[in-house]
Parts: sequence; structure tokens; C-alpha cells
Amino acid sequence: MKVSREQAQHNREKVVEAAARLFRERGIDGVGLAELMQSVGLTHGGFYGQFGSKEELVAEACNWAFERSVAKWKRTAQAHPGATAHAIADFYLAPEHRDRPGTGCAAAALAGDMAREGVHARQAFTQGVRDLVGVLAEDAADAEGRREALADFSTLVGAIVLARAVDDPELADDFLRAARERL
Amino acid sequence: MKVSREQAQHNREKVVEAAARLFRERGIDGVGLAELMQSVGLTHGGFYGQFGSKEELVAEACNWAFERSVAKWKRTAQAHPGATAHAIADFYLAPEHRDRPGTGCAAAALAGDMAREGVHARQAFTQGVRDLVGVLAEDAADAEGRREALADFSTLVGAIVLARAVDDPELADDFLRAARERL
DNA sequence: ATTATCTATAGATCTATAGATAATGC
DNA sequence: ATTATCTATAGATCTATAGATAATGC
Repeated sequence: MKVSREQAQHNREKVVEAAARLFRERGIDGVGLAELMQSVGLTHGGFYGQFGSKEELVAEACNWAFERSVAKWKRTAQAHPGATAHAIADFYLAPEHRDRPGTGCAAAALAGDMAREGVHARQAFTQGVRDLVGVLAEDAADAEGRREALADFSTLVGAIVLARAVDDPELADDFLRAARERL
Repeated sequence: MKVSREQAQHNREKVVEAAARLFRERGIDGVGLAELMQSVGLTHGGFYGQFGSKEELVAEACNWAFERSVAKWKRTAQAHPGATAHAIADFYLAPEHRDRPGTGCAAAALAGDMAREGVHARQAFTQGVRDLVGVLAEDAADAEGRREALADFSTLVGAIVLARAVDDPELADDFLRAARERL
């Protein structure tokens, strides 16, 4: 039953990774710890050997998901200097992103849930949002550049959240297209 | 125990009204039927005499909340012809709206939950979104006017959703201000 | 000896249903 | 007689904990 420390650490990371995907796909309340642990081949009793509570895992999964997004956004920013927002919008506002929340932006997938989470999870979420906005602002030191980044970020998140929520694929596409043209 | 038909109808409306508030405040999964019924002075067993399922109530509460928003948006549009988006942004992106989701925009409060709801609830949500976008478009018959309305709506919803999700009141205010300046 | 994981369970939810009750509406 | 609402409960969750087990790490 027991495994090596190395394997235990690996298992822990797999739990965080699975949580990051499942929470984004089905919401935080939509994923039980039993199912989560089973998805990585463990039993639910083992959860509390690795994490203090579900909320602690939410915070870790949040960090994990945002780190990936931030890395992708930074690569995009470096590849398109001066046109960062436009380049990010190209993949962010795509139907593929809308249809795959599990591997997509945590800000869009979890914002609704976060308003009702505990302080640890919200702090992790807030830091992730800050980091993404920072990439959008492209090291702009002026207040105007930051305001533009905040407004751009609102448009990105709003469009994808609405595109996922509405029942009509055409209306969903319209939201993505309209937001892309604005950016 | 039994009440008049008139009173029963009145009770039903009170349930829908309470649901519209509680779902927006705490999320759909965050409100149990027992607590909901208790909040209007009834017991949970009586719920199924009035509604076929929780999802049916979600759809009705959605309609109820959107109708109120649409009426408010239309009044604003009539009072500010030619500057509708700006006038709506003035109250929509205010801290009071951010801090009172229970009486605020259903699109912003429920978008995250809606992606995982059943077809009836999502159809009600989609119609509400359509109606609000229609007010923003100000009877614009051209495609460009509708695209502007869709992008404006994305910015409005994204800003308020993010302002509610982040843990830092200053960052939350910044989102509201940045989006207001854009509109 | 330590510990990562297991099985089992406590206690608190949740939605939905069954059958009883008592007041309305005929 | 009808029916709006009640009490009670079924059955399925959920998070968290207790104690057992068996392999690692000393």
C-alpha cells in the first residue's frame, strides 16, 4: 500500500493536475473528492494525507492552472511585441478554447465559483488574474496602459464565459467574433 | 394547511422571487430546496406541488430576474438615447451592483453555473442575454451595431464577474473603472 | 519505525417521493 | 371532493476522520 516518497510526491502532483482540469470543467462543487482521487487511481481516504482540506486543493489547482496560462500568454507576448492583446485574443476567443474549459483559462472557468470560495482559494485566483493582466499590459508603466489591459481582460473573460453559458452555438460564436474585433 | 388558490399562486411567486435572489447570491448548487422554501415560510415537501423539478424553478427564476433587468435597461435606454451603453455602464459597473448580486444582473451572477445546467434553464438564460443585448444595440439594424453591443455586453459582464471574484477591493474597483472608461 | 494509502464510517447535506392532514371550493 | 401543504423518509451524495495495513526508509 505504501509507496516511495518520490512516488507519493508524483501522486500529489497528479491530484492537483486532475483537480485543475475537473474543477474547470465541472465547477468546484461539481467534483467530489472520491471521484477526483479515483481519477488518478487512489481512494478518497488518502486525500487528507496530502491536503489539509478541499479548499487548500482548490488554491493549489488554481495556481497550477494559472501558471500554465501565464506561460502561454508570455510566449505569445514575446512572439507578437506591440500586438499582444490581439495575438492573445486569437487563441483565447477561439471555439476550441470555449469547448475545452478543462485545459483553458482558469479566470474564465472559475470566476463564478470564486466569489463564494474561502480566502486561500480567492488569493490564489487573484494573483493569477494579476499575472495575466500584467502580461496584457506589456510592462506598461503608465496608468493608461494598465487600464487598457484591465478592460481588455474583462472583454476576453466576459466573451468566453457568455459563449459557454448560452444554449445557441451561433450566439456563442457571435460573442467570440465581436470581442475579437474589438481587440 | 391548505390555502386558497389565490394564496397558493402568491406563494408560488414568492418562491420564484426568493430563488431568483438566492441563486444569484450563492449559486444554484449553493441553495437547497429546504432552505429556499423555509425562506418564504413553507416546508420543502410542498415544493413539488408547485414545480416539477429544481431545474424548472431555475428556468423560472432566470426569466423573472432577466425581466427586471430588461425593464431597467429599457428605461435607461429611453432616458439616454444615443448614449445607452454609457448610461447602462454607469449603474452596471458600480460597486453597489458588484456588492449586491442578489438583486443584480442574472447574466453576470449565473453565467458560470449555466454552462452546467439543463436545457430548460439554459434556454431561459439565453433568451435573457438576447434581450439585454437587444437593448444595448438600440434597435441597430446593421451587423456592426449588433457586434458593438455584443462586445460591450462582454465587457460589462466580464468586469463585474472579475470584480466579484478577486479578493482585493482595489483591484475590483480598477476592473469596474477600466471597463467604464472603455464604454 | 515511519508513513502513504487503504477500508469503513460518521454526520451532514441534497433532490425527490409517499402518504397524511386540514382547509378550500363545489 | 379536491388540493395545498405538511411530516417523514428513501436513496444518493458530500467532506472529513479513525484506525488498519503493508511497504519504505532507517
